[in-house]
This record gives sequence, C-alpha cells and structure tokens, in this order.
Amino acid sequence: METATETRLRADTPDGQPLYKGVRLRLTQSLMAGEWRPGQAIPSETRLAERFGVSLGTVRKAIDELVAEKILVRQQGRGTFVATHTADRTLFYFFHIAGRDGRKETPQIELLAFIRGRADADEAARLEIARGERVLRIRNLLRLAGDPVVIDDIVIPAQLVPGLDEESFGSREGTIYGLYQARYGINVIRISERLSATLADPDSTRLLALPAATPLLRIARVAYTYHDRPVELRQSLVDTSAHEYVSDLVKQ
Amino acid sequence: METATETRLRADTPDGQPLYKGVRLRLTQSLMAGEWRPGQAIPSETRLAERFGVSLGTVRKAIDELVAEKILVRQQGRGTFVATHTADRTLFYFFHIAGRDGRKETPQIELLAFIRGRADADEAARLEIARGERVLRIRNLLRLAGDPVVIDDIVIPAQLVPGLDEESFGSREGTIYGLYQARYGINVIRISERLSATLADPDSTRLLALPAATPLLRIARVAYTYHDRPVELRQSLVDTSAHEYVSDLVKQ
DNA sequence: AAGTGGTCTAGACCACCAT
DNA sequence: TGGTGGTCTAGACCACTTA
Repeated sequence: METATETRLRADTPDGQPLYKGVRLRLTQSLMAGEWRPGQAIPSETRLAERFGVSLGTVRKAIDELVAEKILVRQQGRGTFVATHTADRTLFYFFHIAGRDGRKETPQIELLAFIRGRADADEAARLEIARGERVLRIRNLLRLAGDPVVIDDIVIPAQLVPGLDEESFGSREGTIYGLYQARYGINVIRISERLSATLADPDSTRLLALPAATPLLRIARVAYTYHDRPVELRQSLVDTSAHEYVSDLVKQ
Repeated sequence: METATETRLRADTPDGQPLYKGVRLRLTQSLMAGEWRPGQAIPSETRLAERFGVSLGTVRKAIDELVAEKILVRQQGRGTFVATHTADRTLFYFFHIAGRDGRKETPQIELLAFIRGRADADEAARLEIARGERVLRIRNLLRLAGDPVVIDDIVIPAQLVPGLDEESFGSREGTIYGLYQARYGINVIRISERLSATLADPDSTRLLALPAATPLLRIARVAYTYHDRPVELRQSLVDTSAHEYVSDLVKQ
C-alpha cells in the first residue's frame, strides 16, 4: 500500500540520463560545493542510497566511475574518501619524468619567478577566459638528485587564486595542486599534455647547465577540474639526457 | 531439493580470487586460444553465465574489465565483440601524433627496410627472450599529408611471426597490429612508451628532409599482448615542427 | 518478435577495519 | 561488535538491433 507513487521505477531521469549518472552528478556537485573536503570520507554507500532514494547498486555504479577517474578513493572497511593531492599521488599521476631505469623520485622545486600579467590570445583560448584577464606567471626549476632537469612555466588565472602571492606560494606545504585544492577548493582531476622536441634557448641552457643547442623535451599541459574546466597551463622543458617521459596508457 | 552441492555460494575461488576474476581469466584464455576471433561476437552474457555457472552480474563484471581495457567492445542490441586492429582503432589508441590543431590523420606508410637479425642484450631483455634469438627488423617512413614526419624502427621476435617476409608484410591489408592479429593471432592490447628529445642524425635528416641538427622526438615503445607479454619493440623518431605527441591520460 | 546489452532493485554474505 | 566496502545472486524492465 504505497502512496500515489505508482509510477514504476524508471531507468531514466527526466533528461533521458541513467539514474546513476544523476547520482554521479549530485556527488560531484557536493564535491565542488565543498560538502566533503579532500581527505575526508563521504557518507557510506547505504546512507547515500537513502539520501538519493536509489538502490545501493546504483550508488555503487556512480562511485565506481568517480573512483576510476581518481576523484574518490575506496578503502574497504573504512569508507570512501575524497582524493587529495599528496606528494605520492602527484608523483604517480601528474609527474611523468622518470630515470632511464624507470624509477621516479620527488623533484626538489626552486621558485625562480612569480609575476602578475595578462593572458595573451592563445592563453585565454586555452584557459577559456577573456583575453587580457589577469594571470599569475610562475617559473620553477625542478631538480632530481640535485641536478636541474625541468623548467616549469605555469600560468593560472589570478581570479581563481585570490590573495595568492609569492610569499604564500613559496611557503606552501606539499604540491602546487595540493595548494589549489586546500586553499581554493580547486581540485585538479585530469591533465592533457602535448609533447614536442625543441632546442634549448640561452635561458634554458643556463638554468639547466647544458651545452649550447641541447635538444629538450617540451611539454604543454592543461590541467582540468570538474566538468572539464581548465584551470592551469604549464610548459615544461625537460633535459632528457638522463631522464624520460613515461606514457603508460591504460593500466597505470 | 538440490544435489549434495550444499556448499553455499562462495565469493572466492580456491585461490582466494573473486569469482568474476576467474570468469575474466577463462574469457581471456578463450580469446588467446582463438575460440572467438577478432571482430566476432562472443556468446551472450546469459549464455556465458550458464556456461560458467555464475550469475549474469558476475559475467558482466568480468566483461566490464575487458571492455575497459579495450579487449572487448559492447554494442547494445547486437552483442559483445572481440576488438580488432582496424585503421580507426589504431589511429585512436596506438598512434599519438597529431597536428598542432589537434587533428589526427592516417599516415601513409613506406617500407624502407626488412632485415633478419638477432636480438642484442637490451632488446632481449625488453622482449623477454634470449639474447641472440632471431628477430625481424623493419624500418618504415610515415608521411602525413604527404610530408615525411616519422621514422619507425620495429623489432619483433621472428619466432612469433613464422613465414613473414618482406613480400607478405608489404602487401598486408590494414595495420601492422592488424597483421599480427589476423595472421598470427597475436593481439596487441597495450603499449608502454618512453619519450625523449634527441638530435637528428644524418640518416634521419635525409629521410625526413630536415635541416641538420633538428631536434626530434624519440619514442621507445613496447607492445604487449595478454598477460603483459611483450611482443614488439618500436622506436619512432618524430619531426615535431608541425606535429605533436598527444598524451591524454584518463578519459580518452 | 526475439535476442542482446543497459539499468535498477533487493537482499544476502564476506572481508576488512575500527572500537 | 558494528560499520564499511566487496562480491554474488535473482529477477525485472528498458533500449536497441535484427530479422
């Protein structure tokens, strides 16, 4: 004897999407809104099923997708947690430079420049902002085992990180994406990279202590948050004489 | 009133693995044995559930994994098919060079050399074969829009492709991985690549019609079949003056 | 109309973790 | 001991393709 809700269980939401896609959307919306902070547990699957009025299996299917995209992390017996940008995770998923032997190590980062500027046409297009909008330009030198190996040039819309200055940027604990996440709630969940070979310019040869005209690996990265919103550009120049870029698609 | 099989449904197989992992293994074994050929449909989920004596959901979970790894392809209403190395799939999953505008096009391939030789220590280690074993060495020139862009040097154990000669290799229809698959039942399902920057040597400058000392992108690839067995080495030298290597981890 | 994969449910038990 | 995720089942209906 139920109420008038005799409309049978329907596979589709009003907009023709499967139910679990709707649950997934509501989960990411709660994540974006900061209802559950990075490192915290989200409610149990049972509780979420009650909250959304769906079965446990449907909640699990939604969470399955977010886990596959490394937005959530399951831990049997403990709960499901919002992924954090720890040093380990960054090294594993967002840093692709390894030694010839395949080993990765955490780079030491030296801040070379922290400048305010405005987006040029190309940057504006790739960041999906207006040309001329204020941006921060950050240059880092990355050392591996003490040797300078990578020059990073980062561009981020100033609007996304209000109040960020050289002092607070330099004194952050943890990774840069960790800073975006902890201080501004910006969660980088995906990156796209394009690679090419280039010759080191005088600046690079000096910073990386190279002979003139050394070939370098150039990586142009765009970092995205939820719903494929771009939040950061980054160009890396890599001395690949002792290191390589590792691309292990599928089955990381 | 069942038979003595009153042992309750158990989550684990004797070796402590979940049931669906066992189903997955039996599926890949059938694939390796050639029970279902590339392009063909595997039995329906209902039929497989009966055959393996498990529930439909368990079969689905096993197939889910193989679909995620692009070993199988589902088509609603039609069936589940063994993935084939068509030109389209190769272009999408195994060819990462695109124009600056992000567009990919199918390369024209010119066979430059087809030589028999023996594996050196490094090749043997990476192919997991004995040093000195017979290999085929193949060199290809890849053109995009008519311009030479990539030099491919391929090494494959001769034992894996008995009877393959320059004539039959050159007259193949479709892709190289398609040839391995169709003629030898070797299904390349995953590749691992390491990238570095290097200077073009005289050979490369000539073949790619470049100025001397142009920086090139060097890609060292290992191709794997089921159970992570390496089957092919490939070095690509890429002129990145008009093209780039695209690395879109997650959400391809 | 029949067969396929896709979604959703409800319920059971297991493995693991914290207390 | 209680709560969490992990696995497995059985059954229903939907969406799509093919004949």
